[in-house]
Amino acid sequence: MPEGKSRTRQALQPIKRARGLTDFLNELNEVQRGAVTATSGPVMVLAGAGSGKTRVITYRIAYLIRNEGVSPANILALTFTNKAAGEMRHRVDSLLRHGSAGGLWIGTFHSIFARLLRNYIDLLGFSRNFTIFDADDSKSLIRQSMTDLNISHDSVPVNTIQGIISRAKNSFIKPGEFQRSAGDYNQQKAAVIYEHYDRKLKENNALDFDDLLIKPIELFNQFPRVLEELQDMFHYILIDEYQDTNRAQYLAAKMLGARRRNIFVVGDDAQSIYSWRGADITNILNFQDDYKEAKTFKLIENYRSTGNILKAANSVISRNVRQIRKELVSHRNTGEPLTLMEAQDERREAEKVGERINSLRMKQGYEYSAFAVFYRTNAQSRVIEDIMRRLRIPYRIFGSVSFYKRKEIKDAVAYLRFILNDRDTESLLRILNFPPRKIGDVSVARLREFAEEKGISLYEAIKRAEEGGFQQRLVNALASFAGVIDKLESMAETATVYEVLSELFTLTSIPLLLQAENTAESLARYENLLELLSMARDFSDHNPDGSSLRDFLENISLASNYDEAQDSDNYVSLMTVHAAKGLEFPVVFITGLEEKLFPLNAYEPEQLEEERRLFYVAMTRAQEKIFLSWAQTRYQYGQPHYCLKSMFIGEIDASIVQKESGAYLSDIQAKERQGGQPVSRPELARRQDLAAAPSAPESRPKPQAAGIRKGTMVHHAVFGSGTVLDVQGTGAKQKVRIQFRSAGEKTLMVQYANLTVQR
DNA sequence: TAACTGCTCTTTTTT
DNA sequence: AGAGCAGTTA
Repeated sequence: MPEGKSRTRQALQPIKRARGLTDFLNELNEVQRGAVTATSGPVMVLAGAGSGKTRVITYRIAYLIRNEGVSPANILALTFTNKAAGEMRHRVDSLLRHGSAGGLWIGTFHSIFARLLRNYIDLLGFSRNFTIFDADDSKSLIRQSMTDLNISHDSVPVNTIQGIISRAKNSFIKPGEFQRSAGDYNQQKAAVIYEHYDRKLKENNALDFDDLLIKPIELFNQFPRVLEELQDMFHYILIDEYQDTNRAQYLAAKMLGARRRNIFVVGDDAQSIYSWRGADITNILNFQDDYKEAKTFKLIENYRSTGNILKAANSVISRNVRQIRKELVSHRNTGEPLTLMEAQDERREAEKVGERINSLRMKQGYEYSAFAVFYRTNAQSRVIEDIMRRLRIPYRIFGSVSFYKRKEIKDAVAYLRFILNDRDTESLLRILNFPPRKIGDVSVARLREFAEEKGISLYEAIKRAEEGGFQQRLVNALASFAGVIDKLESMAETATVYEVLSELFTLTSIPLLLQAENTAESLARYENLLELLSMARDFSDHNPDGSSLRDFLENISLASNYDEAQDSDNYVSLMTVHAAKGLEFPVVFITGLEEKLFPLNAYEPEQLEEERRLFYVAMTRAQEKIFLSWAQTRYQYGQPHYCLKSMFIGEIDASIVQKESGAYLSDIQAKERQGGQPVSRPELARRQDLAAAPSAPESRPKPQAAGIRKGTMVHHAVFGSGTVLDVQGTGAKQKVRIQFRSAGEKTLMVQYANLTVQR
């Protein structure tokens, strides 16, 4: 690229620069540097966990701007989270002189595409003030559609329908087409609902999350001029977490980059954990087929974790068939072995985690913030939370209910949305009788009929309620509501978001009502509204211009609960493994390592591979220590369940896993192989470890019949002690009939019962 | 209109 | 066990 231009640029740089040109590249290893400087043509970077992925993207952007003289406005960088986008922008900014990154297009797929759509969406028959429906909004519209169509909510679950519609949208199947191809009952129902739902969206002048991704493609197909315009704008496209792109994201990026083919993707197939949301791992696996001339860089130097942690992670992930082979290499010392903790139930498991946290703090001086506790499902957090509280360990749960999903916030936001887009019936229905104005369901239904008859919008019908011959009391209530809205609408044209929101609170008295209720809960809600108000003030201070309400709302719609900046407080982090992606902690606890929990119900080999990648993600978050834990019994859906140790434990190189006793799994295995000695109870427990620790990748944990035969005294975690009456069958299906001392006679599957032999 | 009750369902959820 | 929802009752 233009040498001269870059020289000119440099000449213009002030003499005192934070870093010189050479320093800048010297901060990278050789492969990273290659990836940063290969600026023309398609490039794929396979970035293993902790290998400096963000560094490569940000340096590349800085390099393009600083060394190749590319204008920031010609660079498009797409991420999946606001947090990643924010961090990227921040880092680019500090690599360049502050402020010179202005004009860069950095953002999530959704926010960037929303921004583009604001400019062109009228071509598709929406207006620019469209509302963005989040997953909840769209679910409620689907529910509404089902009611309209007289489809009972329990014959087909809303969640299922939402999933089917989302998948159809992301495969670019239109409602009509989908109706023709619909197979089973659910699909047929979904097809009808889909058609209705999509029409409703348009009536509401609203787009759902899927639309934000697929509408641009529709736009590009129907209006090639638009595409060309954008292709001329984005000379360089960079995509983070490429393994998580779905079909629409893949296609949109491909179209945008088609002219110049300067497409740069970074990702790690081993960390693809969102296939259930439509992410398509083949996008990254086939990048080379899509772009034959692509250069590939593999970043495998890991700066985060100890050698043992990587050894463990490598040995696990190597069992996946569908992957691009790579082994992470540690730049740290070997470190300590991993620790396997076994508990009798989930409470005890949580206690062990808590106790371990305390002892590591005392003995090794770790801060609370050094610890993270991961679990596979949110339901597991409750017990852990209880125990942390009891042990007085400060903690924070990530990914609990998002601020913006709280009822009071959604209500206030619904007003703002409606003020901006008075076709947004979803929001209207939310606020029409909130705060209570004696406008009940029956009245709403009549109003909708009235609107239908006249062929007008619901809000129009409200304003013209007098013509409908409704009760005077209702007409008055509606008029006062419309008065509030009109006032705010006209105010919104000139006033700031903050002013509009304050006025809204004054006119509707929502905060006052909550305050008056004076319960702990209502006061918390009151606080939340004040928080929203101060956010609005903050926003207004930074965006004094006219379109600020729209931008404010867009930020809210596209915000998530994982975006919250980590404050500096000292606490233990609790989160699902999914939420942990991209983070790192000195000490990591991976809990609930049991069959059917982690891996969670993996029926297909592909699903098992994804679970394994998830486990891989969990392990590679750790810098220094990993604790793996499982419980022999666990309450699930209110029922006690016997658990079997996760197969993943056995997939880790046994020579680097220690039990709490200090014994290495590999030693236990070796001793087992010699055999012969009388079996003690702890020894038997060890043998069970062995049974679940296959040496070959393909083998599954199976028969645990070791030492169990007729007459054996056994112990069961829940039923207590008993005598084996009978053993039926072999292998995975082996059952035993046991006479328990206090629990009576039971027949149990050996593989699930987790029996220990008593002497 | 709102409070109550019984029924169903339950993974993960970057936007 | 707990949430969310639909239908029922005060």
